[in-house]
Amino acid sequence: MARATTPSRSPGRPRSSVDAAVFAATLSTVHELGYTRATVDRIAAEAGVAKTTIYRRWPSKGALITACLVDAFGPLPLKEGASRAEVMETAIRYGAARITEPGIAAAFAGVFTDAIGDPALREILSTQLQDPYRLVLQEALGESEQRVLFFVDVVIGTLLHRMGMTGEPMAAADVDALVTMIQRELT
Amino acid sequence: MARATTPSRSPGRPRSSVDAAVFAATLSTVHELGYTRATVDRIAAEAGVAKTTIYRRWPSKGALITACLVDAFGPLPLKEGASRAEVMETAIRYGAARITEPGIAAAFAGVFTDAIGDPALREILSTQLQDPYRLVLQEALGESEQRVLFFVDVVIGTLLHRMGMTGEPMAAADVDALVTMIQRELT
DNA sequence: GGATTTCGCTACTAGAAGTATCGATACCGA
DNA sequence: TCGGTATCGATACTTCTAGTAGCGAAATCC
Repeated sequence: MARATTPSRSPGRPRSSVDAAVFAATLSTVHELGYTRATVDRIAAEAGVAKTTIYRRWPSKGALITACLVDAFGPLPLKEGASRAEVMETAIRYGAARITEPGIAAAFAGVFTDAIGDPALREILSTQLQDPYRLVLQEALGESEQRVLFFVDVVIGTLLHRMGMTGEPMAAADVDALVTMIQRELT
Repeated sequence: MARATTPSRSPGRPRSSVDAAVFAATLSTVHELGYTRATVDRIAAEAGVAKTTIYRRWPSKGALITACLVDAFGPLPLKEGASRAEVMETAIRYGAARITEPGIAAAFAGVFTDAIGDPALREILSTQLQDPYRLVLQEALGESEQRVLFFVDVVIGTLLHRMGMTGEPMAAADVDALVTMIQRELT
């Protein structure tokens, strides 16, 4: 039971801090080449690490991209005391801004495709990426889980569909329309 | 200039009519294995044709899947004299029903992913799959191109996002909510 | 029957995911 | 200072898949 409260570092060479470099290289490469042609070899080269190092940290290309998305999205920046309409607008514009960033939409769509045929990856995607936002929004909006999931489907689905069809982010006027449409859904 | 008006068949062995079998095999295989693992070899085997026959008709896997989607969606069944709200409801429920069919959502998401990094495929997708619906809806709804494209993004994007996240089609109650929400958008 | 085109089949190339191995390296504790 | 341990980079490898090339056989028209 000794040192049970001392979380001393495990022995051996510590991991070098290259996660950020790998994430940046991943988004950059996916942005430039698309999900399919963004090979792990190229990502590793651009990050300046060996491919084996990547596979030591993430079990598959899909898992790497998902981790990259989780890192890129981060927590929802909600203001204190905001109205429900304001919360909704902030959330939508935050999502739109993230998806506009280079590589994010392509990475998202790619993981999506892999997830449909891979329940384990779908679980990661749902748990690590969607659930944090769902929980925060249920609390901030006072809406049911079903209702919040519906909003997420509409917002993220719409933004991704536009990126997939046109290759460009949704124009500001259409994002405004999305905000208005969904705000009307608040009871 | 002779026989300029006689579109007689070109000589040589005619193509055997296996398109329907190939489309069925494609959707079945994609439904079972997902887009990535649905290889052209397997699709050809399940359709009972040689892989080379498939590549004689469609230039790439993405083009095959897109053709498959175009075939599966077909024309929008609009009633004569329907109101704009009825047209919208019909279109949404028609899209939801098609995306529910086995393999359609997985195929759609896969083509989407490939399209983001492949402008030629994106062009095929936009022209052959989206434009027919867009034109019919612009006419039937009397809305602008921008507006109709926005509706398509919302409806198809939402339905696909739900399929991707859960692996299941959207429940009837949520489809109803989608119909109501978008009908409110009609001016 | 001859010309033409598609068919199935086999073999092939190119490229990517993921694995195995090994010497070198960085940190910890004694 | 030195041994233990875990990571690093590098290389080579296996497996799988998209897509191509070339062949003889079959189907249709004239």
